[in-house]
Amino acid sequence: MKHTYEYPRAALTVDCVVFGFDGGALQVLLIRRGLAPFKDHWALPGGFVRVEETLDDAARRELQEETGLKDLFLEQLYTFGTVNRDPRERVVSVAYYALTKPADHTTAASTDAAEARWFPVSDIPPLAFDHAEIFATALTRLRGKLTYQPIGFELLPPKFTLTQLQRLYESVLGTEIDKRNFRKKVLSYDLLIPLKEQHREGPHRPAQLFRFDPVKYERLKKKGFLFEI
Amino acid sequence: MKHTYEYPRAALTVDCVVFGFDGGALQVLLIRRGLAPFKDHWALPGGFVRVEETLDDAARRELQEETGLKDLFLEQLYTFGTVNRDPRERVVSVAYYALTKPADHTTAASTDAAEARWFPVSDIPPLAFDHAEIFATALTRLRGKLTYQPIGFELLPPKFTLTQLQRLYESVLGTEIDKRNFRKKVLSYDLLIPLKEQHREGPHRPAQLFRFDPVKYERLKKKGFLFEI
DNA sequence: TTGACTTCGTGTGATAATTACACATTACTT
DNA sequence: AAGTAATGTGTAATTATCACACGAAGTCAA
Repeated sequence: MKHTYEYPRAALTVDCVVFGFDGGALQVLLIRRGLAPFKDHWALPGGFVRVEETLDDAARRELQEETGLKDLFLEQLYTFGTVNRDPRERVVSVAYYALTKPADHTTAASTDAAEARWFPVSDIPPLAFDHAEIFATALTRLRGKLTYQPIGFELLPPKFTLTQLQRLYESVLGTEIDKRNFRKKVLSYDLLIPLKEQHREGPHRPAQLFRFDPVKYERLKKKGFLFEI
Repeated sequence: MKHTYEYPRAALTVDCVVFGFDGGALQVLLIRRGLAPFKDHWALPGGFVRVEETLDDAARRELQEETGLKDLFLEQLYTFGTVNRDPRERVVSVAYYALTKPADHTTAASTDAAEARWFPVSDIPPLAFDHAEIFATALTRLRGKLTYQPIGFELLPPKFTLTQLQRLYESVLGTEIDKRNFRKKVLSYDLLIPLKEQHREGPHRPAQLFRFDPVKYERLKKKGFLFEI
């Protein structure tokens, strides 16, 4: 069935920059393209927006189809619309970035068709289309957001230690942070709830586990509160 | 001439939230629609993206066509893609926000077809489509950006007094700021160049005129500097 | 010319936030 | 029991923020 319009129209796609954190380095999820153009190149997961679905829905659907991931933090990033970004025809892409918790990482590997793989953000392969630019934009956004919004918790398991949280900030921002000052600051907001459990690992003192209190944060956010690190 | 595709496609538009500052209150530029749907309603300037122009180009072109404004600060805001935001068919809109200097305001009035008018942001009429949501998003973005980037200068004439600058911040952010602390802070960055001229107006002491140094700011920005108020 | 009026331009002390920095604690291992 | 490795904690120095008042410079009118 054909669809005809008075004027030519751009095709509309979504592309997703999916970040993960393995405890050591920030990672990004890429898929290997099975079709031309850029066949066998690595690319961001994404695809065409259907005419009866919202942009957010399209991003979530494509993510699930291509990587198996669902129910993750997803936020619109920027819309890329240079004229020749796709060699076939005019394609405008609404880019998203997403954050995954470690439990989801294995799910992402066990996907259907296309090969999907995590790459450390400091060492990614050449990407198809203008995906390198989209990725760079996403990384800049993530770094910016992390300093004033508590989105880091979307990259950690629900129960985490303060050391894990600090490593995350250090990895993403590329800085070293003083342990005592970091703890003083994040605990001062009273948004981390200490659990009865501890994290045992290796021949040393176990660490206190915490969880983030999103309800309390939403209340504070309405009053203009910023989660600054 | 007709254009035919395998799958149905959304139409792609741009919409612009144009801000201005008249010395007293923050203003937004609206146009009155001449055609259905929402005939005679106020709306954001905007229109369809042509298949051979970038999104930024489309936004600038539509702004000039509908309001006569050109060469202004323009930045992508967000892409609005709910399914029924336009009653005719699926339309996805890439929204922009723009900042104008007072000298441009008259130009905006002397436009061609549609009526264009400035409204104080605190008192805007009902808007067509989901333009109220787009406007609200733009205002939130402007307020956020103003506190850490020197975009306020895009709303002032090239030569301005510190009092004008302070009034701008107070109007946009809706707060009162202490004069001495404000001056201390903005001058501490050493990005405002005092001119040999003074601003004379009314029966009182004239005020020192300044201009913003964008070159020096760009240098600092590269090193991670934030213009915080 | 003098006094009234209006906005411009400036400094200091009190309080709060940030930074730099070191060692005892607690578990596991051998 | 001794060794190892990461956890958890406090204080002093520095820096930034906040609150606050008055003389200076111009116009205008009596």
